[in-house]
Amino acid sequence: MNKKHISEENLNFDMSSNVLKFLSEEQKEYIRNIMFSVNFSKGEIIFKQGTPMLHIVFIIGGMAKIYIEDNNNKNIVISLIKPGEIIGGPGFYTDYKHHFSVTALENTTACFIEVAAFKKMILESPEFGLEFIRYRNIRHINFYDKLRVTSHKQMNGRLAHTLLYLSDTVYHSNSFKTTLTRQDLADMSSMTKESAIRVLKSFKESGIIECQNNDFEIKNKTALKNILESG
Amino acid sequence: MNKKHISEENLNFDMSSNVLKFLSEEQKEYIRNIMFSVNFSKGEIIFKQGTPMLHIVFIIGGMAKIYIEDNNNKNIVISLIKPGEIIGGPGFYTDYKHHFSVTALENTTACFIEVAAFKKMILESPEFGLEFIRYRNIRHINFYDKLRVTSHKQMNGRLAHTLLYLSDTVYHSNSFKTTLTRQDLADMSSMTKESAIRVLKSFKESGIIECQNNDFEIKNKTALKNILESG
DNA sequence: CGCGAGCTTGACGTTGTTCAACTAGAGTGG
DNA sequence: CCACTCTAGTTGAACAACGTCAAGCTCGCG
Repeated sequence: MNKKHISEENLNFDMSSNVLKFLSEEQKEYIRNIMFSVNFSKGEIIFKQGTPMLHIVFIIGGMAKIYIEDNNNKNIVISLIKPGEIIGGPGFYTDYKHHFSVTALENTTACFIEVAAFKKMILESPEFGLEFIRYRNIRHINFYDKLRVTSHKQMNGRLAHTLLYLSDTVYHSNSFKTTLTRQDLADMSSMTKESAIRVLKSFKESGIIECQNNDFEIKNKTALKNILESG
Repeated sequence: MNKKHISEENLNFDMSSNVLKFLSEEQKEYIRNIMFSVNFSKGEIIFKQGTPMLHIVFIIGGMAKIYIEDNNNKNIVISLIKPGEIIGGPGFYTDYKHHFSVTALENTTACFIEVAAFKKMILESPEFGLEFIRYRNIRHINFYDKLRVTSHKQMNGRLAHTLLYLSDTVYHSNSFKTTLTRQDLADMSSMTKESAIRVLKSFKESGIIECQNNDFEIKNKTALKNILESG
């Protein structure tokens, strides 16, 4: 993990793609001066559930998974984070703890902004506060969707949900190569690795998807959406 | 449903028990003038998932359930709301829609504040914005807990979670009388009504709880917590 | 060549839902 | 005062969904 300050180009890119874009020029300059970046290798933990939340983090390269760790080794993958996206968990201005862990899925560069600076921005600029509320609320809405799927859909529907999320939200393509393991797919769908494999196989056999190893192709998205709705 | 303005005593009571207490005196006065209250009978819907979110609501009397409605008649009860508590859903400053429904569990009085007024308060006072962020984040943290329980615990653990929530957070007592039906308890625990009944029976038979009709008594809270943790 | 991590498959047992029947109590109307 | 009905609660049996366990596989890497 090597720590460094950010080149200005990178920073401008980042600030235009998340909630930071609502800062004034002066504020951006301030943030620019105090933030720092760290490179993580694939598999490294960016931060760990239960530890103090000292920074708001955002990713400027690579990809990471956000997941809740359960007592008995069962994880729930909540979402994947791509370049430009910010991670400001619900610990902000509450207990200042991380309520989930974040791990790099490939080599990933993360930027760190102290929470105190973030709070300062909100106090200086209530418009920014509103935008941050919007960001938090969108996360919350996504979460409602996840709860609905995990409590009332069965395995086919849950895995369909995961595949559609990967295709529509993460990779923006019907065919994609991923670094996610079968265990990760299972953790995204609230089932065991073995079950995920079996459901993938049944999707393959009915011609809905193609997949070998980590290459996926969705052949029939309509069918997948039907499975999500009905099952 | 009769609509009326709020007596000042009521209002002061309310404002001291939720996020509104962080408003200035002038702001409180402003809110006092524009808010109105409505009485709901047991079973009446206060607002419905999918409809436009025009107001922030809080309860000054009675009790209500917040629940997500699923396509196929399966509901997920997220939480119960008591007097003093505010309901500002994740639709605020995003899509301005209700992402859940709220129904009165007994005769209930609800106060309505226009969302525009709420937004005005945040723009006037960034400290209030921060407090609102805290309120939203606490809701979000509770939600993490719910997701963990529903995805990885089995029926005994899920119903134990519900009973502990009722005892510790809602009624603040080991014995309580509730207006919740068995179906409500099931919807809080992500299972069918029949399963909820069977689990309650098994808890009764092992002496962990007493219950007849709507009177509940938790005899062995430690056992209940162990069930939540282990299964 | 062998080792190890992730992947795959099958057999089996458990968990939880579904369906149908039955019970109890609370109105309601004759 | 007695049927009648309606709703919530309860129980049992059959069945489907899902996890567990154990074994074998594949493929990259030392």
